[in-house]
Amino acid sequence: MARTSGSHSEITGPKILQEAQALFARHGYAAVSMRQIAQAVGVQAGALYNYTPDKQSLLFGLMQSHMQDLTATWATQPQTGSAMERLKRFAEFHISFHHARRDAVFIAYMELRNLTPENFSTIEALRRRYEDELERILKDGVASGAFGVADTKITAMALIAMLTGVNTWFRETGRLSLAEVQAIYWDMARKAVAA
Amino acid sequence: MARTSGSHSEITGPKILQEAQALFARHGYAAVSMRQIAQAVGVQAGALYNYTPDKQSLLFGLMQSHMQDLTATWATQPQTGSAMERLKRFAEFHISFHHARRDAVFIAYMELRNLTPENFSTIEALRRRYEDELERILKDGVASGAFGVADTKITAMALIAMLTGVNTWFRETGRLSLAEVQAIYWDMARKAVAA
DNA sequence: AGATTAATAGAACAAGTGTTCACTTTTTTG
DNA sequence: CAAAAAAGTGAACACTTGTTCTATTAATCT
Repeated sequence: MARTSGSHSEITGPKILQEAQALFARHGYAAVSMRQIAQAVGVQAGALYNYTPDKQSLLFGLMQSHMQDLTATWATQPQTGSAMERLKRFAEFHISFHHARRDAVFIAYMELRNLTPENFSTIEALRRRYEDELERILKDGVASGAFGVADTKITAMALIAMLTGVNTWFRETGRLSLAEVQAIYWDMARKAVAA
Repeated sequence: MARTSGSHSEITGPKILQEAQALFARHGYAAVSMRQIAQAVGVQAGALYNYTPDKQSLLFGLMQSHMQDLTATWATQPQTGSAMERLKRFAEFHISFHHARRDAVFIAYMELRNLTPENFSTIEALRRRYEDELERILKDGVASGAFGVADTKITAMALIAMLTGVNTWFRETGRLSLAEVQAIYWDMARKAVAA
């Protein structure tokens, strides 16, 4: 038997990505089998290979689209104003963007070691590009005297680690709203780079 | 054939932990087989079961001793002085302790999802205890007026994420020494909690 | 030296792995 | 309505998985 009812081609493709992302985030790439993904989609394992050449491509595809989404979406944000204003925009954007994509973020951070070397390089380059956006803001702020930062590269890494950390504990059902969390983190970030 | 030369009981035990830690950190718990660990130790897979009841216990044991090591070592540090002095001590301790145990730290953060529920609770409790140490300092600093912090719990999480992030990029062969990095991070932390 | 115990080898087990493939069914195209 | 293409099934492939077990060897104890 094959194809029990109706055409699913435009449903199955996205659903595979969606279910794979959820499963990879929850159990880890290595711990998830193609059969588990297939079952979540509602299909047999062999059918997955109509949409992906192999398991590795599934992981890489998810990570690549996430990172591209990140840099592309940041690029749509206004890049005007003082360094202080731009830093505030970056901090708030980073928190809300990452909050809205918990699974993808988790995978992008945890599964780097499961990428082949070439795939790893590609993802790393995208990540670097995003970090450079923040460093650019810090450099401008140092030049204008708005920020007092000893090392812009390291400060960028520190701020990103701090902001990304929100994902590890924030829950929408908790005592604080995301807007409140954004305000608290912006306050810390602003003070940390103060002149 | 068995036991090709000499007695190894007091060598094999620790070596299993050491090799398992290195392999788990590099490839992830799920991606490492008992045979790989055995090979790294120089023994057959069956021999591992003289030292651990199963693979899960191996992971849990590593994570538990790391977390206990963390809280116990922090407890040996002087807890005297102002909140500002204690925060400085915490920041520097956190960076150097975590730097010296990269593999264990990596595992403790990445492999939580591979723990059984009971094991997860145990590790979480240890982690909470350590976070509470930092929050205690922040609370004292707020009470004395030394710190201006909106939410001590969240600030503790933010600082820990920032400090732990050093492990993701710092290399001893890089352009900065660990002491320089500690100074930069302390400067950011100090300013972030400033009144 | 002989007996006991600790440590290990090596084979075996059933279950699960990613991937391929011949075949069937549905949808789309001409 | 027939022919081609797309989508999916289900079995099969060769390996690997964690774990157990028996047999064997080395170290320790009496």
